[in-house]
Amino acid sequence: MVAERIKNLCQIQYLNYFYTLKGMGNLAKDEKKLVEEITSMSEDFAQWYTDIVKKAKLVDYSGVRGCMVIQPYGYAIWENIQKGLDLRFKATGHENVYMPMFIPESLLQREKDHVEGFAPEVAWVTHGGNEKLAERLCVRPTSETLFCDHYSNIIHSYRDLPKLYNQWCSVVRWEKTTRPFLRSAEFLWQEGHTAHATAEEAEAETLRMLDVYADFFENELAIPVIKGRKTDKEKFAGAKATYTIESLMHDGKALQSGTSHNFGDGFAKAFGIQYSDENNGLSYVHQTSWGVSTRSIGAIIMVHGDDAGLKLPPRIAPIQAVIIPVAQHKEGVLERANQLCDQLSKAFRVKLDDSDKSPGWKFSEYEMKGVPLRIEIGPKDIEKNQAVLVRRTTREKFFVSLDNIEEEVKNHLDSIQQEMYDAALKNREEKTSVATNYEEFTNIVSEKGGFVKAMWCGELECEEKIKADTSATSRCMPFDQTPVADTCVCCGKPAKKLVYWGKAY
RNA sequence: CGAGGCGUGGCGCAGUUUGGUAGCGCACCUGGUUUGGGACCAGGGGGCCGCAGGUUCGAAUCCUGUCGCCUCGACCA
Repeated sequence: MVAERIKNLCQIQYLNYFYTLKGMGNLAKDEKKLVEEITSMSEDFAQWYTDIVKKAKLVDYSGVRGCMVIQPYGYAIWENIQKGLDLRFKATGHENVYMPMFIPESLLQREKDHVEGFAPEVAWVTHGGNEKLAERLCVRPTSETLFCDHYSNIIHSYRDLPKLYNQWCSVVRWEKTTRPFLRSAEFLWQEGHTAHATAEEAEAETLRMLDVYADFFENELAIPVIKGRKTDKEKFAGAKATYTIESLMHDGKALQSGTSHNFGDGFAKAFGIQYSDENNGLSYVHQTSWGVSTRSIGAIIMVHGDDAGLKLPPRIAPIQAVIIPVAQHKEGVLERANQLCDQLSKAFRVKLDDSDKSPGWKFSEYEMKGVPLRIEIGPKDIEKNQAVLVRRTTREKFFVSLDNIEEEVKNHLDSIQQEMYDAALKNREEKTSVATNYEEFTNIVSEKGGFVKAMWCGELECEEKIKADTSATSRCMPFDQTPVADTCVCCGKPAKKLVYWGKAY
């Protein structure tokens, strides 16, 4: 069928005397169109985000409040994120499991802080068919209670430890306001849940998984992150300590991109997860949990995107290179393009677009979809045994020989990945400030935005005052605690911690 | 969830104030001409006016509820 189509296209051949003239004459108009398609970032960041999500066909809105349809292109990104993370989980000894999506109310209420944290935003199932349930079931907002219940059944001896489980699933939280990927009523994620013999092991696991997340975000998603610990105010409901990776979006707002919690033995005591140790004594396990969600797709959009649309890091892009044949009706063009596609498909995720849209249309379309590398091939190229590579990041053109195109594509994809990370890091650094007094602090938050590094006395009152005055929150206490002053930026008392502050999604 | 704005073919909009049976541009389909940055000509198809009630002889238009989007706040991965 493909061969037949190519044959038909090749029968139609025309001479175009206005080739050059037409191309040049249309330039001004076309460039205007390019800008008009998507709302510009600087004009309206929120609208820009919505435009991209819709126009790149990542999601569609659904009939259910706060819930989104993840379309094939968006889901393909998620699948690549899953692959990258799952590989790392397996490499660190974790196994995948699946828990029920319903939690009996009595189970949810077993741990006090946990239920207080989540109860306001859970969805309840009250009926089965027409019959009212004896005990209502909540749709999981997170699965700690289910894992704990299960662990209490299967952990008896120190020989059963550690348990290193992970689950890929969706969870439901009845959020007040929702936005695709950033906050939806139902979202996809993975949640790791582990049980360990000692507090030290649990702490090591918590930090190890934070490192796994940081490595994944920086090396695969090309998003630089700040690793640190959450303040008590911001930590997970029921956790002893919450660690986080925080990233900075293009508009200067922070995004909590992944969290890793150390539960100590709090859940174990609430759920009775005990084991016999080497000395036949009875001990409680120490637990962790950690998660990354489809929110990471929102981070990719807002860290890398520009006014032309999405910009995907090569390592997770569903299409790494798109081949666009030029003058595809001409003898041999499609054959050569197909041949090139077959050749490159062995090493890369490649798409050949042989639809009858004009090349210019395709250029813009795949830029909008964030494809890192475009490969143009037309009659002139075939004559010279070359192809044109165009980088999504810079739009720079490279004429490369078809003889070593695989190597060229590989080199470009690698350097685009690096270039995107460097650009994101540069942006974050430009939007990171230091404040040593309160006036300076409030001015930076309201005018410049971004991360503000400032000292903190450790008191909840100051955290709350800062939030009330500026709407900025403590994002994390970074592992790098090099102080920037001696006194709390808010109250002036002696400082205990360096904190990254910022407005957050 | 509180305050404000918005919802009309796939997308962007006009029409709503003053009720009279829906229109424009782009997209789409067919044919032809084109093709190196969002092509052109001709013809054609497509609308429960977000959804559900109500008022009325008659509702895109007035009323009530609901769903969704945007902004600010509160809440949060």
